[in-house]
Amino acid sequence: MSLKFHNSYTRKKEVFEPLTAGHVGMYVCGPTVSGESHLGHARPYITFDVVYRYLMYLGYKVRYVRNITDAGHFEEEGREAEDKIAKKSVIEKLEPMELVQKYTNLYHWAMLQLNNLEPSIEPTATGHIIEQIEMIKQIIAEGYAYEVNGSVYFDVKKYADEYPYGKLSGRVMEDLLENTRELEGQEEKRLSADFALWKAAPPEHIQRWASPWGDGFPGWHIECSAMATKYLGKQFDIHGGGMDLLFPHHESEIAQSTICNKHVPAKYWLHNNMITINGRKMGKSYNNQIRLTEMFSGGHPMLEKGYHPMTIRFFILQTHYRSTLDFSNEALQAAEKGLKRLWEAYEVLKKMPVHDAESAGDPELDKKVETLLGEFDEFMNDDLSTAKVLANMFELVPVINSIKDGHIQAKAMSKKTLELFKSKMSVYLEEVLGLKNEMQQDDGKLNGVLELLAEIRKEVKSKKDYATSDKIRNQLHRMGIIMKDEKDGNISISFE
RNA sequence: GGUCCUGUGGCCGAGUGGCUAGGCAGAGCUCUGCAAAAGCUCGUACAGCGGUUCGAAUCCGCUCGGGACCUCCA
Repeated sequence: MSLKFHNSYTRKKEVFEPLTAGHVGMYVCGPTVSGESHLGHARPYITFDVVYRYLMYLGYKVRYVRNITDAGHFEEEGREAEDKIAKKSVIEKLEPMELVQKYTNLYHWAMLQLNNLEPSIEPTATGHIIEQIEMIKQIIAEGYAYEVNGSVYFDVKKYADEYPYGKLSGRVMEDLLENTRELEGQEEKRLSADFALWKAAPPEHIQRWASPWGDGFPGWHIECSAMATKYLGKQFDIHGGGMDLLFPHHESEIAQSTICNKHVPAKYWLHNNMITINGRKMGKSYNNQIRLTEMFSGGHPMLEKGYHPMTIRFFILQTHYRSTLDFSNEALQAAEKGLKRLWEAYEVLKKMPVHDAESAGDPELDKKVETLLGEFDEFMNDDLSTAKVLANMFELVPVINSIKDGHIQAKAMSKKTLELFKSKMSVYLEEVLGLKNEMQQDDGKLNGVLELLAEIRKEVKSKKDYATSDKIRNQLHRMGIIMKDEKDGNISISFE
């Protein structure tokens, strides 16, 4: 049983074999910090966070590099309307690094909320201008780029004559040549398919760096090539990102790196699919994004309520990463309820005492549990089938609850299976899938008060003073605190 | 227009030719002072039409619908 990934480069499911035994280098395209992250952005970062976590679970030492794109030609989200009113003053006042800082901070905050681990290295494009210039110089020296008016373009046709340009994205060179779309700034290119390595900065452009070709800023693909090479080497294991980056971004990266490093940069190319809303991709071009801050707070007309970051994480993991995932309030609310049930069962399991029965009272149940747990690894190895792992977990939920309610004896499972059950659930839920308790931990004082209330409720209940016992429960419920009478006579407390 | 993906029960979603995915919602039952949970049982779904096969949601063809990329985009 070995780990397999669907490799976009070969369009096949392949056994994962790292270039260096025991080590994995992984590069994931990070955000452009010119605006706030939206729900769609959550998907790759959660997907590759799970890849990262799973590789570590398998014992690999992983270097995970995820960049921040803070260079290039961009303007702050929503500034356009303002610009029309006071274009000049806004441009004069806008300090690019201020904008970049603001959105980088927001992005980091969102990643933390979603419980994504920090990458090993998070390089910024502005911090690697020198490396990018060096790479461009090399491409020119090799004869695969040309300079026009202070801008440098990659010669796609020359490259395509010798290398399989378009292999990753399934593009045919002839088609690219036919698609002569009239776009601004194209006239400098020899061919419309050529892409910029360096752009000359017009006088009003604020972000600018000196280069052998004059003041300007790097092209849109070179940063990833430069930073991946610097931190992961000429060849590394995994390159990840959204499917929409397949072309032209990753195709261009391959071309640039192939010229400089004589290698296709990554062995395995992994791409997550899009999050859609009403069947349409959530993205800039459609103006249908829901920002993560809005998702969490509920502050968006499309949202019936706010959704906890863990609900969003769970929602995303319930689908295979290469399928589209359609957003809807119904789907999010279903995920919310499902996660709650799963997590409550997990809490029960954690507290379940381990007995010392070597053999199972119910061998059939024992076997069933063992099989379901064993499949976790199998499913993850099969191109990261998190949805199936979660499905198995849901099949295990009734087992846990039945033991709690006494329908099944704990000793129906052998000691060994029960221990495996506890450890596997804990490792998978918290370490591999990266889920965590939704409810905020309360300070000791509140817990003390609640325990006192529970005690009082128990007392008055035994005296059949239901008016008082119901009052306690109902009033607390209004505050979002839920008291439940358990089968064993205890009262459990949870928060909405 | 080109390239590619996709169409599963009320909703969301797994599905590797044969064996009930799972979640949410819904119905019934059990437990319970009542609640709320929880447990058990229930849906015989695979866009349509053909074909291959002993057997297809799964393979092939056509038709219809949806989408992605070709431009910044996760």
